[in-house]
Amino acid sequence: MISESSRRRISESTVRRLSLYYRILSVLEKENQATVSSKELARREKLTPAQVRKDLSFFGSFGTRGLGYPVCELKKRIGEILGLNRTWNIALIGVGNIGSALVGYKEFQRQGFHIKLIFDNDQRKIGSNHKGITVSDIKNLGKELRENNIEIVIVAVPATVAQYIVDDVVKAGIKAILNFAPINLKVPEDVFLRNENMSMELEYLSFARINLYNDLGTRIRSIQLFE
Amino acid sequence: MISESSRRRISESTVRRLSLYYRILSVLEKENQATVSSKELARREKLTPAQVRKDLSFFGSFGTRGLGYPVCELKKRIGEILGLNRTWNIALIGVGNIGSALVGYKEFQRQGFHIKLIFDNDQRKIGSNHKGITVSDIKNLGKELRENNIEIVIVAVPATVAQYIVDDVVKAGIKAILNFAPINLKVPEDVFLRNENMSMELEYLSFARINLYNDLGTRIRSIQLFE
DNA sequence: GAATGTGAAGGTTTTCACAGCA
DNA sequence: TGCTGTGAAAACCTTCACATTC
Repeated sequence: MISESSRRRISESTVRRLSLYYRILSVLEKENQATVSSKELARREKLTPAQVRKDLSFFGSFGTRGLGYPVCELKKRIGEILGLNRTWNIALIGVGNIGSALVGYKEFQRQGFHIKLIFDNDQRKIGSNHKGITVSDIKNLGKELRENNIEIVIVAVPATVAQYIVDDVVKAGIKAILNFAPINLKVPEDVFLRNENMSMELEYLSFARINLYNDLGTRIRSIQLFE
Repeated sequence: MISESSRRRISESTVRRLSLYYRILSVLEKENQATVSSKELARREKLTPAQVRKDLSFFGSFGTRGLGYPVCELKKRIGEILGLNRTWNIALIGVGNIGSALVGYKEFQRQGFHIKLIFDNDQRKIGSNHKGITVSDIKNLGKELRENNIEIVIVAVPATVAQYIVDDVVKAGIKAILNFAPINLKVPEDVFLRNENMSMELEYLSFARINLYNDLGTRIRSIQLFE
């Protein structure tokens, strides 16, 4: 699936930028723009045109010299690379503050991330309905994950129990986990774990305000790198 | 405030890792551990000991050779560097799914990020109460931000209106914004803008599952870098 | 003319390796 | 002995610059 350019290592930053390109391309597609240049993509993301071209070149030659990239086709290709051209069955564990927000997060659905199961351990929540999904008892985790072909699990439980939950998730054979608990989880080598640390960006802003505000000369490069 | 090591440029990754160290140190402090080695910190974060030492060395010499770093003191110093040794007055705009989740997010409070004001444009929400805070009308944004000494604004509104909101926020003199809307916002040079893109991590997992699952040889370096 | 695709150059970040200190 | 602090080396990522193609 990495294709053409014969197994070059793709850096994490490149993948993250693909997400950004995909979002822009979705907008351009809606605006019925047929093509887009690396220059234009770069302008919108505050990157350099060379960066955009290099990123895309890892996956093949999608553009036309003199013209640019075909919007729809490029969007489709990046979608394939990122796995957004399909539906992912997702289970959410924990319907507290954050969990409930995620159930209703439209961006997930739009990208094919389909929350199919919800779990909690609170008897008051089990059996209740969230956006059409009935909350299951965490006790049945393994069984339900397998029966529903869940491929990705989102963990939104308190930090104190996150490790136990993740252990069970791993036991059920899940290989991709997105964790919202502010804690470092241990998983086996072959499980992909990503963490969404919502404090981190605030901490960065706080750092920036203190250290960089009246001192733009040493303003950290790429403070906006991923936006 | 950058101090000692005479104005070396601090990279974004270093700052992000400081957040991680801070979290670990908080745990160690609670466990009454007096010192910690770079090796131990590295093990917990899946980094190298050299990386940890280099990161810390940018800000001074906190450790003792042969012994390691004093947990409490190091935590305090990193807290100072990140600006967590104080309270930040924060305003939240938008109490939809995500906004409501953020109001109750304990991690923010624990780190001194104090949500003091909440705004919305929905008449049904204005005047209602969220965790003890009354939702204000977005019309009074500028005035209220100034009167309450707000320093950081969190934007959690639909993508379609995010740019207008941010324009008003900037007009009110705010210099630090955290954006949850899945869209690229324009702000002046001197305003710090960070984006929390919750789909991005899921997209990364999706990418990883497709491209790296049966192919660990080319597994992307540092897939766990920030967690 | 306009814009891609890409080796090579340049810059940044990470890791190594070891001197120096408790 | 154990572990920090740090120049130097290695690895990695970004930008340059230009041949190439439409």
